[in-house]
Amino acid sequence: MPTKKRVTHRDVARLAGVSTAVVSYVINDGPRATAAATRRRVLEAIEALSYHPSASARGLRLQQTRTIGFISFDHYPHDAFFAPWNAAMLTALTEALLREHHYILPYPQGIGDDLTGLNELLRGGRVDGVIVRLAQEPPLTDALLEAIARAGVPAVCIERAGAERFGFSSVTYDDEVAAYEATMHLIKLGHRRIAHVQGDLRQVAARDRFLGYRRALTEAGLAVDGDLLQGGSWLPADAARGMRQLLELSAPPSAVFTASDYLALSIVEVLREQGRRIPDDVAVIGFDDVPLSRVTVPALSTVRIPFDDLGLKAADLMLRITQGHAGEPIAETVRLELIPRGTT
Amino acid sequence: MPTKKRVTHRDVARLAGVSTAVVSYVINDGPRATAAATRRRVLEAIEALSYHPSASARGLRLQQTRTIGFISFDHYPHDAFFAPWNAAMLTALTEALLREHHYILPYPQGIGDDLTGLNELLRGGRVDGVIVRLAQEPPLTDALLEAIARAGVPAVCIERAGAERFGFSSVTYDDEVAAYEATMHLIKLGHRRIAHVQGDLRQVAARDRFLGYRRALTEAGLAVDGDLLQGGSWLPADAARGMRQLLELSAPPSAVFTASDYLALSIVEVLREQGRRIPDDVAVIGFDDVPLSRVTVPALSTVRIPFDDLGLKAADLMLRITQGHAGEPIAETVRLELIPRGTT
DNA sequence: GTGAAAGCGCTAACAA
DNA sequence: TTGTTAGCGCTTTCAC
Repeated sequence: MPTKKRVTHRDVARLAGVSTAVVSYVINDGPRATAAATRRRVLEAIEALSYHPSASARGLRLQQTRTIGFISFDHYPHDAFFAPWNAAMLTALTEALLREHHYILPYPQGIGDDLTGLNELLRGGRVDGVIVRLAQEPPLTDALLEAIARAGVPAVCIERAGAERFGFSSVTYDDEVAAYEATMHLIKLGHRRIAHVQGDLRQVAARDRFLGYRRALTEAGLAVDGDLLQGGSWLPADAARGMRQLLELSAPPSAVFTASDYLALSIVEVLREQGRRIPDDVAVIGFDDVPLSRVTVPALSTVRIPFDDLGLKAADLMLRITQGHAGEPIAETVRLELIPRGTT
Repeated sequence: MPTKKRVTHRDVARLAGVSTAVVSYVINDGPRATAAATRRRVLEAIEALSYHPSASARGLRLQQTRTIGFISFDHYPHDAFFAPWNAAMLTALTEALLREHHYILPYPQGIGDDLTGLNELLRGGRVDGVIVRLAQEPPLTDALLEAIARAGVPAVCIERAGAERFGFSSVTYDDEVAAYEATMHLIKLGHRRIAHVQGDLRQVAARDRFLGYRRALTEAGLAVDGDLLQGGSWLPADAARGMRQLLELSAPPSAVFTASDYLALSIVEVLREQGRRIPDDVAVIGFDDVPLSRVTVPALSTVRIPFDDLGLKAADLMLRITQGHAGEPIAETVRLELIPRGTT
């Protein structure tokens, strides 16, 4: 509720001595041309009154708001802002969208949460589209994507597919391949007993990272030893517990591939605590490349997920939609890169 | 650009056999009463059509959007989402606002950045108010607050004051007192040579934390030794360098009070590297209580800033304004609490 | 207790 | 090249 009276295009028109239509033509550079002199007068009037068009009025007229929702759909809704991946995506998204005069509206939505709030957002015409970070795959994502599709709101999915069924574009990456490469890297370094500390297996990321690990071992002719499998949650404490168990094995691993950096970092902590040298006694590779991993000593070897790039690409896809150059849905992919640092 | 045709109150009215006015009365529970039977019919029609009122149309009519801007005004705009304090505030704000069916629109604005984008946001009627995290005090905040005030947009400032001049409410805390108490705590533990590793002195937080430190020493009759002052930036690497210098002193400190947790954590790293025992050889106290500080080993003693509380209180103040129970601007304060953990 | 209609600020089709 | 005006979907005053 601004205290001052709003400046409208009528005020501008009056001051510039033109009709309101011309004000619109000048502001939007069309759809009709205006004489240079008129144009200048209007611009001056706009400047003098510091006029800015009303987003609501425009939204009502054009049926678009230049606002994009960001839905972080995860088992861990508290991470919506805290997790570095969400922060990185929000940073990249916000910048890319702002450059095109679009705004971002974050909406945390936990997996399993009630969808009424989301429906209000989607059907209230508040957003021109939504960018959804999917931590999961179908069927857990079905209700969400269905709600979006039924509301007729365009969406771009990040991380997981599950977009095709609804005709949404997506930006994804391949966990399995990256996990395979990371494990292969350890094998090439000569490791034969390689443990894997898993993430929350409810999430496809955790499962795929395990599958990549397993495929690498199998291809290298190494046995997939159940004793070398630990974890099963994203909680560092669980990983630490798992690592302690691994160290008590009669034949402990010489390397550990983990499903996330935070798990890896807690494992490094355990190793240090127990006086093992890294990477001489035990090598460690994480997954994500969170900011912290660069600054620990030794710095963590990891698989880099380019979250900023994911955000950027998602923003581009979304802008293409809101600006009408939509075409067929596009499924983009980004490559994950192994970053060997101090722990391998 | 939703692909489906929008359902409007006309559709609802038609289906329920009433006028559009009644639909509005039912939705808004006023301003006029409706017969129970009519009301029920309308509700059923709304349900059947899954009708949701258009935010733009409402916004245009009511001149309010139920959207609140969050401006993070800092020398470090990249932190807008990454810094745990911003994440914590955004989390708390979003939850509190969503509960009242308000949305949050984050807008990163670096100190010194051009204000045109912000002006567009403020004057476009896109937000009913803004919540501003001020990392600084006047005169650096003047241009920003002035722009907000001139746009006639209500604001609530978090962390720093500088709000009074413009009639804004604020939620702040006292760095100086907290720093005083933290330093006093070290003194009471028997420390006599207490170093201070400073933050970026362009920011009032860094300066106040230093002042509190100094006051404690002075009151305890201890000299404020220039040799024991290090740092001057928020970069952990600078703190590490400072700590190494402190350790080379002929009479090194037995305790260090730092201006932030990240600085403290890097100092802990240096101490560990050099084989000093914590807290026996050197005690460390940080400031902020970032999530990481709870999980390191040993856990960091620190001053807790209740960012979630700051966010919550700011949201409440803002809602009071948008809902019309404004009254005089309110200057709330939250207490900072010393959290002794493993490093003291 | 309800209906008709004005008007919020804008864009764009229709006129000139 | 520009002016006039309908209408986007909603709330609320005026009339009944």
